Parts: sequence; structure tokens; C-alpha cells
Amino acid sequence: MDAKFLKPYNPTETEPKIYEKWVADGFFKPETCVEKGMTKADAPVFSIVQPPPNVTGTLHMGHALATTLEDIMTRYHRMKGFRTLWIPGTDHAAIATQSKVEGIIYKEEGKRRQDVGREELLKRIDAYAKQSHDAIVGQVKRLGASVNWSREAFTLDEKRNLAVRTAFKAMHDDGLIYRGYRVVNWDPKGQTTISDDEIVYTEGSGTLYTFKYSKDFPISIATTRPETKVGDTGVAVHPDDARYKQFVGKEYAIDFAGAKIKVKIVADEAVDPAFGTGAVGVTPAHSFTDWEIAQRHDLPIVPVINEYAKMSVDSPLLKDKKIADARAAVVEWLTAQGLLEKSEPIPQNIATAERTGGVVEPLPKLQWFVDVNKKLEKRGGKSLKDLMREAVSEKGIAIIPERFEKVYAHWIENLRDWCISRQIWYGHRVPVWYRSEEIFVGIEAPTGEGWKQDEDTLDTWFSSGLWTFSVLGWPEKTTDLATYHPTNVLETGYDIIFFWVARMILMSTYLLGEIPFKTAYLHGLMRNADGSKMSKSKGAIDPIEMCAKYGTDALRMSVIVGIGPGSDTKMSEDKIRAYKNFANKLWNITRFVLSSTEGEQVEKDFASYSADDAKLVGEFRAIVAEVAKEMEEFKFYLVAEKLYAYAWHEFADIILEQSKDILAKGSDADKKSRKQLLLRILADVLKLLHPFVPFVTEEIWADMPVPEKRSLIVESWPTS
RNA sequence: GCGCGCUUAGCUCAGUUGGUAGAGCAUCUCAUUGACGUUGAGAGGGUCAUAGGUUCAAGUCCUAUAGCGCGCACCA
Repeated sequence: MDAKFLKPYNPTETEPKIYEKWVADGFFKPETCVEKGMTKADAPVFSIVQPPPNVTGTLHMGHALATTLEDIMTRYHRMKGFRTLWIPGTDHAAIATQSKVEGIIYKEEGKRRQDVGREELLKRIDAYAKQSHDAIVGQVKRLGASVNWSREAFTLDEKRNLAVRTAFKAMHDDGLIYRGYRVVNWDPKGQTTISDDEIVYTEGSGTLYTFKYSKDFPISIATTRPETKVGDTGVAVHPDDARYKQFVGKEYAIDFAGAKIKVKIVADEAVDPAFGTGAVGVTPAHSFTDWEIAQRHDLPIVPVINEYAKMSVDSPLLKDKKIADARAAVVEWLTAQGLLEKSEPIPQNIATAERTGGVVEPLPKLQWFVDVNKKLEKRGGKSLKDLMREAVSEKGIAIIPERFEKVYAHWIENLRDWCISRQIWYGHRVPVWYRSEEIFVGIEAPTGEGWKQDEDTLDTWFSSGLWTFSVLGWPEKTTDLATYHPTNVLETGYDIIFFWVARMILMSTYLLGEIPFKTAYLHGLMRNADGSKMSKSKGAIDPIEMCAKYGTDALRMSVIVGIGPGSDTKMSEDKIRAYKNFANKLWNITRFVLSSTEGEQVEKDFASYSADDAKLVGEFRAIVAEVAKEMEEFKFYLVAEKLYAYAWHEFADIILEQSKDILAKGSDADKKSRKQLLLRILADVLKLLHPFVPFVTEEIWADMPVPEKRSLIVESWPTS
């Protein structure tokens, strides 16, 4: 027995050595496994892509959970003999990264984006992203991820940029991407548009003001935003509303809060006669529903708020005022004029931008959109919405837990065209060029003089949507693409089911005509012990610190046991501490087994078990069979707990204890049987536990008396 | 408004097709130069949110209610 077993297991010393050896041996690379005879050349494929962490900092507990789950699946399939590929990468995360770096620059130098300039800011962001990337790579390694590093990708590298340009061009050619002047979600703080999904609603309270535009105006209207009323071009009432029928079609010119406005009264089904006065002041420039009403009735669009969330209207009372001040001014004016009839408190959701926290202002802007309803000839007359819906309902993508299939379907029903252009600098530049009246959309820049590329960049999720196949070399027709796509599993948090899962399905079904993955396993959110969302300010647990303190294996066990898919988890350091002993327990079990079986080798076809031992073997085989079933069902939390309980409370507490007696006083045949039993069960327990606690099992395996032994990572999975 | 989830031991959570309530941590008692610096044996602790229903049998299935949480929509 090696002397190392005389001391307690030391994870900090062991883990980096083991990881480096796995990398050096090339076991993370499927080709190497085939070359070395560990995997059959014609073996079935198991592929998975890492959800690329944002290069906005370092990994948090959610990443630790994801990485562990993905590594468990990967290691399990590799041991099962699959040609296994797990591709790592990082995400440039566009707005998230840019606003992070802008924040740092502002804090340190007091400079804003415009002061720094595009080129310099991009340089600074690249430097930050590089640093963050390197930190993340180190952390992913620390967590034991058996990812194929030679295939590592970045959502903003050259190859992925080609994929983005190719996708954009194809979608434009098919009429799916169009440029349009519409009301979009504008984030005044980030100075960019954002998509519907990037809005976070917070509950707040507002005031509903009821008033008339002027003394002569026949209808009272109600609004929570009086300051926008200078942009009204219509008043909408329900077509069946008897109170207002006589006024429909009439037009009024009014002096309102220092501005001259023209309002036409229209009848529209969208109006709820029971809300407020049953009459809506229509502000087409600053409301999505009003924009639509205006489209139906041909009402003019009058913007009155600018990109800085200040009044742009030509009124001495309001011009250049901030929204809140303008609101107060209008209310004051209404009161002074005797027009205000009522003001009452009302619950109101406040729309804020996910990344910057800025209050979102709907503004009309010329932007690029993805049409989700257009029927596609080359996809059998189906729209992107149809393709997305059918991929889950009919084409075989299974979402775990299943209830999210309903959430997904519901989201698709409410889906509007996707605004993909952003007014930020860090990201994939929109591949469109302009020259006076000409517009050129292409994969490469147009030839000739005077072309100027679109200043905007694309929503980060546009490039993320291509991830399952852009990492495999698309648009080139690579062997990787043919071999590993569709991927088997996509493992990610349920919080990005719309952002990412849905967009990947959209891109893959449209561009490749196939699903991006067969199963989407959605994990829950990691929360602090008190249930609050994990953030650094609230003392979130740092996974890497936990690795250093308790060992990676302990951390991995702590995020697996008892945590099913889709459910949030309250994480505490106690929980991690609770599993640190397990690795050492395995270590000590091994010490006992090896010291009691000196000179003994695992005999491949040993069949002379004593009656007692044969029974124990049978019981263990039953565990193996249960594990096999539960692994296939993605019930890793059950497997981890089961193996933990078996190793500790059955194998150590019972089998090892009774072995002391047998090995001391038993017959030679019983001793032989028991030694074979101990070695055999320990060997198989190590194999079964390897995907969960890879480091300690590999380190022990090195000293196991097993003939024709390989590294544990490429050993074959036990069969029952 | 529509939809979803959760409610089980002091805490964090399991409980697969219905078949006598489980784990880890915490608490208490005893043992322990032991393979175990990170040990073992044992104990206490639960009317499984509430009320109905189905069933020979319900933590599990159905209905309703409550509390907590979440998603989507609305938000004049």
C-alpha cells in the first residue's frame, strides 16, 4: 500500500495534478480516446456545449452547479463508451460587459463612453474580457470540467463572427431580418435599445390622473403619464361605448401645457370601456399599444421624449425637463387651468433594463428586427414561431423538468418581432453598409468607395443562438458539425429559457433544419441561505474559495445531492462542509481495503464467493442497476445520495466491519472470497462515483490492484 | 387577468408506478489509541399547510382554500 494513504486525503494538493494529467493524456478529446483505444471509432456520440459564462467577472455558484451537472453527464457517457465531446467557451455578453467596464471607467476616471471614444473603449473592454476569460478558464479547470480545450470558442471570435454574418445575411435574404421604424424599448441609462426579454418589471405605485385636454374638449381621459400627453394625436374609445359614439371621427386642435396638439377621436377594440373614463389618450410615439392603435387609424406620430429621457417637445413649460419634472409641471398646469378632475393612487409596474437598471422609455426608432411570423417557403411555409413551437411539441426536444415545456409554449404565443440592433460598441457589428440611398447587406464589406458600416451591434443572444453549431465550425460543412450536431443535452438555468434556449431552437431549426439538442435540462437558481438572490454584495458563496477550503469533490457533491432540476436551492457553507468528509471516508475505506488485501489482485471472473459474499454482491448489483436507470433519467441527485449512503453506511459501516472478523478468523476460502469482494466492490464504487467526485476517485484508482487498468476517467462503467 | 411551483423533523431538502414517514446538518446519550485528526452505536424530534373526495390503502391521485415564491400578459 502506498504511503500516501497513511495521511488524510489532501484535495488541494491532489486536484491540480490529476487535472493536468487528464489534459496531458488527452482524455477530454474524443479523437484521442479513439486513437488510444479507449473509445470505439464507431461508438455512439454524446455531445454537449458549455453554456458560455459571460466575461464580466468570475464564476459563481450557479456556474459551479452547471459545470458539475455537465461534467457528470460527460464523464458518465465517456465511461459508457460514447464518443464524448464537451465544448467549452465564453460569452462576450455585449451590453453586460460594456456596461461593466463603463462603470469601472466612470468610477476610476469619471469618464463616460463618449469621452473615451469607440476605439479606446473597445480596447479597454477587450483587455477586461481577456482577463476575465483567463480567470474563468482557471476556475472551470478547478471545478474539474472534462471539456475539450482545443475546441474552446468565444462568442466574439473570428469564426463566430463569420457565423453571425452568415446567419444575418441568410435571414435578411429570406426576409426574416428587416429594418423598421417602430416603438422600441429604449434604455436611457445604457443608451441603447433592448429586447422585450431584457426588461425586468418591478412593482411600484403610480397616480392615475383624470382630466380634459381643454375646457372645450368633450371627453375626459385618464393617464399615469400626463407628461406624454403633449404627444397625443388621438383619443381612442371602444366602438360600442354609447357615451362617446357621437364624437368618433371628430378632430380637435388644442393648446396643451404650452404645446399645440391635434387630436382625432377614434373607435378601437383595444380600449377597455371599464378602465378609467373608457377613453384613452393615444400617444403613438411612446407606447406600444398606442403605436398599434395609431397604425390602425392612420394617426400621426409625434415624439416628445428624447434618448436622454428628457422632454423634446416644443413647449416653454416642458422643453428639456426630465420626465418626473415634466410630469409635475403638467399636473400643476392642469390644476391651474381647472382641468384636473381626479388623481388616485394605482399599482403600476415599472419597466427597467436588466443590465443597467435604467427605467425603460418606449421610443420610436429605426432598428433591425427579426420577423417571427413570416411564412418561410424553404421551411414548408412555417414561421420561426412555428419552427420553435414544433421543435418541442413534435420534433423531440424534451425539456426537464417537463413543466417548462408549457412555459416555453406560452412565451412563443406572446412573442413579438425581436429587435436585434443595439447602440453599444462591444459586440458583433451589424453587417450592413450604407452609401447615400443604397443599403448593402453582406457577409463581407461591399467593394467600392464611400460605404459606411452600420454603427450598431447585435443583441448578444443573436450570436449565442448559433452556439451549438457555430462552435462546431458552421457555416463550414465540417466533420464536427456532421458528427456532433444535434447535441445531446443542453444544460442551463431555467432563467434563460427565453433568452437562450428558445433562440438556439430558432436559429438551428431555421439555419440547419434540425434541432440544436435533444434534451434541455434546466437547473434552478442558487440562492443565499436566507433565500435572497446571490450577489456579491449579499455575501454570496464563492465556489472557488470553497474548493480551496473543502475540496472540489465536496463542493460538487454539495450542489448535486438533494437538488432536482428546476428547483431553486438555498446554499450555505454548512452544506458544503457536510460533504468534505466523504472524500476522506473513501480514502480511509481504501486504506483499510488495500492493507487487508496485500498481494491480492481483482480477479476478472472470480466466482467462488462465499454464500454471504455472493448475497452482498447481489445487493450491490441491484444498486448498480438502480443507478443505471436513474442516470438515464437525469436523476443525479438520487444517484449521488444513494452512492454516498452505500459507500459509507453499507460498505464501510457494515461490510468493512464484519470483514475484520472474517479476515482474522475465517477459513482460507472465506478470506479469499472476502478480499475479492472488498476489492471488487470498492473498484466499482469508485467507477460509479467518478462522475460526481472525479478527483479523489482517480487518485485512489491509481493504487487499485486492478489488472489492465486505465485511468479511471476512461474506465468502463460497471454493468449490473 | 392567465399559468406554474412550493408548503414533509429545529434547519436544508429527498420521497421514482399509491403499500407502515427518510437523509444530511443541528441536539442529546454512550463508546472509541480505532481503516477514520474528518469515528462508531443509539435517542429524541413530523396529525406530511388546511378542508373535502377517490381507494382495501393517500405525503403521493382529484377538487377547493390559505400562505410564500415565480413566469407571462396588462399597465390609459
